[in-house]
Amino acid sequence: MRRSTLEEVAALAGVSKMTASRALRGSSDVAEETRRRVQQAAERLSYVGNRLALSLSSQRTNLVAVVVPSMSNTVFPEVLSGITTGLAGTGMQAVFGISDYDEVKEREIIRDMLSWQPSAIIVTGLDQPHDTVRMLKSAGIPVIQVMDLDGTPIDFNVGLSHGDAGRDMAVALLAAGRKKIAYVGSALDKDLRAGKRKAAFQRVLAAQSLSFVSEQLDDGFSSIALGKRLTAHMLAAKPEIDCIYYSNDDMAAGGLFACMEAGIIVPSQIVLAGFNGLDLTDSLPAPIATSKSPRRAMGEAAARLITDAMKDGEKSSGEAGPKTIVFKPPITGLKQGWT
Amino acid sequence: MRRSTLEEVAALAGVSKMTASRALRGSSDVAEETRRRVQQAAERLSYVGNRLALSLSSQRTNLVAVVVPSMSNTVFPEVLSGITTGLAGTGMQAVFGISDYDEVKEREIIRDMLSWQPSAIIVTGLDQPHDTVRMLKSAGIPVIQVMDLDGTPIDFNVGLSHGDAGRDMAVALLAAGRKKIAYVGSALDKDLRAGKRKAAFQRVLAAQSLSFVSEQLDDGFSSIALGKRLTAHMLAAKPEIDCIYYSNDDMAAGGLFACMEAGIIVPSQIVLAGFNGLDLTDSLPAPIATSKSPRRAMGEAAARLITDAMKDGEKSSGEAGPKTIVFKPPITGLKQGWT
DNA sequence: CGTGATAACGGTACCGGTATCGATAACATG
DNA sequence: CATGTTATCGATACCGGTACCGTTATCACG
Repeated sequence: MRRSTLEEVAALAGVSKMTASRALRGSSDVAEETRRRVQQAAERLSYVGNRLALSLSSQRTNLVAVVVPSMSNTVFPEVLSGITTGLAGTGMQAVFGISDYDEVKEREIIRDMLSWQPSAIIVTGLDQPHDTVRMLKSAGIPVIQVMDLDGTPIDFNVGLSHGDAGRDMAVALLAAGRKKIAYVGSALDKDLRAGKRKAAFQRVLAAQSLSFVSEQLDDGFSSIALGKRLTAHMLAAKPEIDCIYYSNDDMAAGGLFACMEAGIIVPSQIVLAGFNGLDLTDSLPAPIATSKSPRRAMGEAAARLITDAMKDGEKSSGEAGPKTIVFKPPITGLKQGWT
Repeated sequence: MRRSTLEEVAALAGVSKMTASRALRGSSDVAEETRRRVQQAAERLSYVGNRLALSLSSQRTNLVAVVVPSMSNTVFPEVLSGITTGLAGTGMQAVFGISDYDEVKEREIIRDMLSWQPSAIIVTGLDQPHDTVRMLKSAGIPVIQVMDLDGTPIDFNVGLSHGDAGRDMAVALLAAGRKKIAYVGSALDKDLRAGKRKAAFQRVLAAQSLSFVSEQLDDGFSSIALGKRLTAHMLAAKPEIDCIYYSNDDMAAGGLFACMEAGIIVPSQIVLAGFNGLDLTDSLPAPIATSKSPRRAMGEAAARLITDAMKDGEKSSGEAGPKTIVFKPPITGLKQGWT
């Protein structure tokens, strides 16, 4: 059973291909009676339309390519969700690709995405290698880099400063009176943004002549289970620790569960801090500090940037809205006054 | 800066369009020297290739359309992740669409997906309305329905029986000596699979002349926060409950946190049971029972089904592998011998 | 009644690739 | 030297739509 074409619909309706095309797209110059016949023919053949042909012919796909590093962590799906809702009703459609935190794979995925001639492309972070950047630039479409601000954007940029986030958390934890601070993280070679948070955090410590009293690192991807395991290990070795900074909330939540099983009271004995502000963090039986990154909002902002850019492109007036949208993640779960 | 075309690459290399095409695709009958010249030309123009034209011309897109109801819950991203890894290296590419648990929106998304002429399509569940089914059938491509088995598949089917899962959990909880069982759920009108689990669970209870001693339902989507809130409410009203079945693990985890804050010991005083087997459930400070659904494996199985179907399609031999792949989720977090 | 405007529709040329068949040249072979 | 073979490349016809311009018929109007 082959898919039926516009030609077949037209034949069944007794009109030309061109008239059928106009009728189905709701053009004004086609008789009402003819339009009905064409629509019925399309219905009877359950005609679907070929967007390959449409896009090739009309020279616009209305596709937005999106490349994220992972789908396992909840944070990227949430950004994607924000993008799709932001794009809803605009006639644009998002297509997703996963790079697995791999630069080479990312370049191939981007090349693949670009071959579909998208109207815009959204990529994660600002740390693409040179050839990837070159490819993105020569695509001749709006490029939006999301999630991160620390670096030089190609075109548009939506996100937050992970350096600032790490710095602010360090300042807040020191202000809360914590001195023996440890670090637990994973896959820092892959997750560059977590690395930026950690580095900025350490700079604050160094300014106070402090440093992490202990570090637990792991190659595996972050997870609650991993955070729990590493934390249990660390606490057994260094019980004097009064605060742990994690690479993200998954790890921190695992850390909390490790503390609960070890009978350590959070946050009075030990303060745990992560990053992301997952929904989870609002419901945990003990508070963990976190920087609430507005993931869905960032996705929507990227989407709006694109729809705006398309509108400006039509008018070809140039000089559109801002090229950079900055989000500032508030810190939650940290009450002043702890000792 | 317009995207460069194959024609331009060919001109720069001093050959015809056809030869350039062959050179870039690694055809055997093109001189080594010519191939080099073409590749350099492509490199210099950072030529990307137009898959719209390619697919239109060659009549195959190697695209796999995937429609899931949501991206907020972790379970669907995990399935998607399984699909992409299962498709990796096969030359196929997955495209995702989100239906927001809405039948009308789902139909539009599917129509949209089909207009891209995918080589196969994966949809969630077996409960599509008639016109959607008709559209899927007349697409003339393999249709894979995933996640659920309870119903009549269109073509291929990968998943687990949610009826069985609900039944098995009920049996297991009764075997563990629980009698005063309550239910906490959300969005059952949208999440049909959760509804199937609940119905089957209730049938087991009814067979023992039992029924839920209390029910807390909510229209909102499932979340840890919602599970916590509903559970706290329920426990305050009916402290005699000794077991709660949840619509899924998110809700159950929230329930656990509510119990911990209320000073109720899990699982000795009250047993909590969910569904999905999220990674989270392995690390919680107290065990919750759950049915471990192999989400990533289901995605990979669906992908393999497709790649197999494509191979058979080439040979046109017909009568390929199985049309249905059944998964049986094991129950974890429930130790025999509790009283 | 000739003219022009308008409504409704068709014809043709693309869009950027690939399939298919042919053409050409170089070379080996009897 | 005529012929066949092989390697390499080009010309042409699509794929299924849309853009653009042209055509035809009808009707109002001076």
